[in-house]
Amino acid sequence: MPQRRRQSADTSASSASSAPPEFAAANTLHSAAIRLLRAIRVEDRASGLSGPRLSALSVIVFGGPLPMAALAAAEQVQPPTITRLVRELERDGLVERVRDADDRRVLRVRATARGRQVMEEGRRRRVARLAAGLKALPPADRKLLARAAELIERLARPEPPAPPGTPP
Amino acid sequence: MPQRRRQSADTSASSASSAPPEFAAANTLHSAAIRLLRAIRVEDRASGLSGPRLSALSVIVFGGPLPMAALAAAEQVQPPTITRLVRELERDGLVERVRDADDRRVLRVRATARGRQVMEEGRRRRVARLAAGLKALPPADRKLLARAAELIERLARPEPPAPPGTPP
DNA sequence: TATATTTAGTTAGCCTTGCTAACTAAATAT
DNA sequence: ATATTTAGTTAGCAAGGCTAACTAAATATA
Repeated sequence: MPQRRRQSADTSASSASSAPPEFAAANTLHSAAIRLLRAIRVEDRASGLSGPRLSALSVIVFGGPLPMAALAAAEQVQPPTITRLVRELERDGLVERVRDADDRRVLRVRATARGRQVMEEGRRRRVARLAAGLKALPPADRKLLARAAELIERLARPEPPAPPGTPP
Repeated sequence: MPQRRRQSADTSASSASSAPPEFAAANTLHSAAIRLLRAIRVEDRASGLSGPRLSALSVIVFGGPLPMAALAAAEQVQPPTITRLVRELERDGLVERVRDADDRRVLRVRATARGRQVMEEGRRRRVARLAAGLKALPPADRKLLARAAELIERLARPEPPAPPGTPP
């Protein structure tokens, strides 16, 4: 990890005083999401794949055949990391690389039938664990969670909320 | 990663037919949480810490002084991994290890002032990005998300939903 | 009490995952 | 026709993951 240095003053505990109203929600939502994924991540052991491989595989399965660079961007890693990751997934028969006909520099990665199967089994296990928890809730709460999930999806989907100073 | 082999039959696409009602909610919630954290993770670069270090540090900050083994369990890694991670965090002045007085085998890890500061700045950046997205929502939706977050916290908090066959 | 077992953590040594720098090859601009 | 840009790879290093084997403290047992 490159050593980037920080300097800052604010050492105070998180003051609930002057924070805008959306911060409280953001805060709770943030830690809720972390805890949620942490809790269901234990199911991933059963897939026989490491975290990075499983994550890349699911992007490939859902995202259709996509170029190496797009995969690297999605996984927030540098190209060489993806080169190797995909090589290994290919060696294991989970994905294939196909040369793009229009632009012969790009390689599109797509999942094999087996890759799709492995990934969906994994997702099924995760979701099943989560569903087990939801089953205990009253239907009203489940409904609320479902609506919230839609909102979050739409929030996180198209692009990250533009960092301050981005021209429209 | 140890190579654990899977065998399974169900190759069919996810059939929406016979799935219990909680599965739909679980499904959406699952991918929403993934997308959410993926989107705000970009802020972590600014901390100068890698993902694993930042994650361990936040468990230490929030979880108070806690034994190496507890940290390993929380991070879902093996003890040797934590030994090294903590050694490096300590070298960087972010945490300290203190020998427990009662049981002199255990080492409790706690954050230094600087560790706490680095971690909280990081969290602030993440939450700020999320809050920026929330600000665009109508207050009713924000309210709904806040309530949902509470539910999720309670769901994921105490322990993972017991795996099938666990005696009460 | 003395010995055996269990528990907490570390060390050694191996792969995997991340990076940057430097390269090849195709597409595009000059 | 040449120069630049873009997509991906290779090489080589640091960090993060593991298992196996160890030390030391606590606890159980003979």
